[in-house]
Amino acid sequence: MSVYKQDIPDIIVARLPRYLRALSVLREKKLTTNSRELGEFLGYSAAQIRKDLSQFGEFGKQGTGYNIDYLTKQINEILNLDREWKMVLVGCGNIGHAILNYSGFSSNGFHVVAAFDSSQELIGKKINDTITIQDINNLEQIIQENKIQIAMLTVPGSVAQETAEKLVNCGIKGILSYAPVILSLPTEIRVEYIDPVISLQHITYYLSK
Amino acid sequence: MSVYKQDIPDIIVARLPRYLRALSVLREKKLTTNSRELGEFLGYSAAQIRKDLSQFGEFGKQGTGYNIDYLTKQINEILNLDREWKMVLVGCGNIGHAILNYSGFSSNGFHVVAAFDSSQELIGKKINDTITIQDINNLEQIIQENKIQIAMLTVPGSVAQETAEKLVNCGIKGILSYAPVILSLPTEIRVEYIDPVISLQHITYYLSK
DNA sequence: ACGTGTGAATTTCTTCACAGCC
DNA sequence: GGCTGTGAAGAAATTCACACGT
Repeated sequence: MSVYKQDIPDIIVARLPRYLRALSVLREKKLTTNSRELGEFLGYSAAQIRKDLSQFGEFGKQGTGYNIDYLTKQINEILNLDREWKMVLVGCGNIGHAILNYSGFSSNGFHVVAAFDSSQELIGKKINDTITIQDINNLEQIIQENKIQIAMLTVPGSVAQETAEKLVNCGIKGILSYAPVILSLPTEIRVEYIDPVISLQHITYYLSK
Repeated sequence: MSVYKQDIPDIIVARLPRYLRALSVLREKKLTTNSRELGEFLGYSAAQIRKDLSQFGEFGKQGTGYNIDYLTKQINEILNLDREWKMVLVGCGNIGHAILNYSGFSSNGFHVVAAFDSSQELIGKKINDTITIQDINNLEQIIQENKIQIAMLTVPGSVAQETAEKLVNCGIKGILSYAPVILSLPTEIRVEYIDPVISLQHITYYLSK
């Protein structure tokens, strides 16, 4: 029962990383879980957990549930997390700096191998003893030498679109953008946005004025 | 045709902040737009834009489309953005610091009025000339004096749950959490998560190994 | 002629409920 | 008895298509 990527709705794919988060917490206390427990943990129904997972294979055992290590391994494979991913970071202002100092990426297999900026004041600056900010003109060389597919975009909104286009021209396939701008790129490029203002504006709808 | 909050699906509410982003860009070049143009900009269908907006009122004119300023004002009111919002920030490590130095919140009407940490080394430190990191024990007093409803949670995952509970006990109604942890809180508390690892894991599904 | 607002049709997503296996 | 995987049912979201106002 082989499965093509196009077959699986994105809404299901989007839940898989959350399953991983839940599984890693549950693993601290036990070896096995089930759809009811996972669902309670995440706020989904047990049926939905089972339906989602059944899109990719049969990972559970009747009467027993799911072996946590086994299920984790399977989801990791589905999400292509059974390898390390190299990334570049473009834009070394406040947010860029914070990301370069953040350890949560590398512990999950994501490594920032180079950082870029266009400002002469920043170029050459060493961050965290490991990364030196480079001129943005070196982008293409670094991306292609390291066969990098993912970029984190932390430039100001005013230059986000043009920078994103440059990244795509250099061969980048996926972008995690922190810029408060909707990027217009070829559909085969995968873009995810992190925009705290949008999250806050979503929250305020439910608050009392 | 009055509308109760419960009536509107969250998936529609979640799109409204994006409409605002698009409108602010379009406003730079024109006074009027329509559902087709807005939809192209955001990657939604024209019909969806019209259906979404019709949930809240009749904001357009047949034959003309939408006046951008008027529509912006209406959506701002719907999302309770026609006022300033005060927030507290809890956890002054890397991410907390970056947020305190970031200006994108206040230009959208969100103001961090106090920052907290539990570490004696950070308490008393002044950030950005305006905010002094306070002891987390002052949380309740500050929140209640300023009638604050929103908190940004930037503590390590290991203490996120207990810190969130403390915030709720102090009267916080909405939390924007940067901690890589699923919070378990009363359903009336509105929580949004920013978790870049989850975003990256979503991206890698679509990349070639 | 243009473009909204909206019932109706369609598609997608979620839940139900149960046969089958541990 | 417990719990999965899954067709079928049900609910929700999206798109269609058009009457109607400008």
